[in-house]
Formats: sequence, structure tokens, C-alpha cells
Amino acid sequence: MDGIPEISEAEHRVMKVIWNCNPITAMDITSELTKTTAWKLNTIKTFINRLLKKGAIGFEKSGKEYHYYPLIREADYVRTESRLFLDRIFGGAMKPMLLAMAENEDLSLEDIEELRKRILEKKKRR
Amino acid sequence: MDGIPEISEAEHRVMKVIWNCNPITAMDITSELTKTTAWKLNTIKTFINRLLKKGAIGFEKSGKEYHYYPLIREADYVRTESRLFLDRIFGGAMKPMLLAMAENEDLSLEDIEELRKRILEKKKRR
DNA sequence: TGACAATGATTACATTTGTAAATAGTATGT
DNA sequence: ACATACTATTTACAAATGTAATCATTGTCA
Repeated sequence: MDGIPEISEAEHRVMKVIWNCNPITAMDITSELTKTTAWKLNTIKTFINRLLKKGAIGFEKSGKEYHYYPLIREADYVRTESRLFLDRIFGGAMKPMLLAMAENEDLSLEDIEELRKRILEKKKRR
Repeated sequence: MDGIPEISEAEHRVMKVIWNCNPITAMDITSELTKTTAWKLNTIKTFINRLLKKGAIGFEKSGKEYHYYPLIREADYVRTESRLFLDRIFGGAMKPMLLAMAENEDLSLEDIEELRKRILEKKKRR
């Protein structure tokens, strides 16, 4: 039910732009990315092509421009990556991860409260 | 204050064995790893050598055997990797990460309670 | 002391990734 | 219809990674 392809770091930066706003042209992707990276147009084209080949995005052409759009949902990608991270670093156990995060990152009691509510809701939904 | 070198996925598997028990010989690392992977001895030797070159581990020889030990602490590695993950996937924001995790993984109210306590303790410590 | 067996070091090779230049295809104005 | 100016596709290349075979060193037993 998954089938999320391997997406490299740089490719992921491109995906984020496409998820954020689509369909979108290569030019617009580039404008967005050059705000935060030093990548050349051609470099970004390479990433776009690799994403196409991997089946992560698709396009429809109108005139001479291609308009790209995602074929996988960000939520699915995030879920897959989170699970991989959890498995790799914490042996798949949620609790040690949370405790480590609590130790190293800033977390307020309000954040915790929100988390609790969300879990209650989730339980109710089922 | 960090200086954690880049450690690849496979190398990390080796690191975990060394963190878990050290000093340790290449043979013992291999016995451990062949339980869960199909890696050949030589493959594992390669990873050990790359870790040596990267300064992630050191060794002391006794007789013909080398005994390897870590030069970086697992806690530091975990912190670095967690931060990278958080930045890459969630733009550095802890809360969205927690909410996504709460949605996708099993988290009990008891876990949350423990988390809350830990945060209180941390606040007190400072 | 000299050969063997074990262990570490070096070399090898395909794939992925970051980075980009060169080349090819095409809609549009003249 | 044709050249032009874009835009997309192909090709390039070095570094990192996964995977391992081969070469070199050295302690040990005969």
C-alpha cells in the first residue's frame, strides 16, 4: 500500500516545493529553490528528471511548458521516512525517541497537552 | 562542540554493535552482524576501516587481534541525527513532528505522562 | 626458523547522489 | 516556412556507498 520510491536529500527539497504549490513549472521551482540554495537551473532539471523516473512526480504539458505535480502524497512520504528514522536510530521504539527529543529539543507543557488531546481524539475515532 | 562525522547506514549498523559492547574484535562484530544481515566478513572489515578513517572508532592491538572501541558517543550521534531528521522532514519544528508521530504510531497516555514528567524535571534542573 | 593460518589493508566495481554542461526538441513571431 | 529562444533530455564526472575479492602482514605451531 506504500511504494514510496527512494528520494534523495536534494530531490526531497524539490518535492517540498512541488507539494507546496502545484502544478508548477521548472522555472517556478527554480525561482523558489534559488532562494535557499545555489543550485543552477540545470541541476534542478536533473533532480526533476530523476523524480520523474522514480515515479514521484508527473507532468502535463501545455504549450512549451511542463507543469509538474506530485504522484506521492507528502503525508505518505513523511510517514515512511519517520518510520525509517525511528527504526534506524531508535530500533523502532517510540518512547526512547520521545524521551531523547524531550531532552534535546524545546518542548512546552502546552505542546504535551495538545499531543494528549490528539491521542484521545484518535482513540475516539476508532 | 560536535564534529560527528558522516556515517552511512551500513556503517551505523557496525557502530551500534561497537557501542553495545566494547572493546570488541572484528570477528565478534561480524558474529553479531551476521545474525541480522547477509554481509560477508570482508564487507564488514570495509565498514570498520571506513569508520576508522572517519575517526568514529579507534583500536588497540593485543597480539594479532585488534580491539575496536567508539570515539564518538551514541548519545551525540543520536542527537545529531535527530536534529537532521527534524530539520529535513519537519522544517525543524518539533510540534508537527509529534503530531504526525501521534497520528501514525502507537502512543499511550502513559507515554505522554512520562514525557510530561521528564520535561518538568528538565525545567527544574536549569 | 619457516610455512600456515588468521587478520588487517588495499584495490575493485557497480550504483546513487550532487553538480552541471552539452545537445535536442518545439512553440512562436516574422 | 524558418530561425530563434526556450525548455527538456542526454551525457558527464567526482564522491560516497554497498558489496566484496585479493594482497600483505604477522603471530604461532611444527
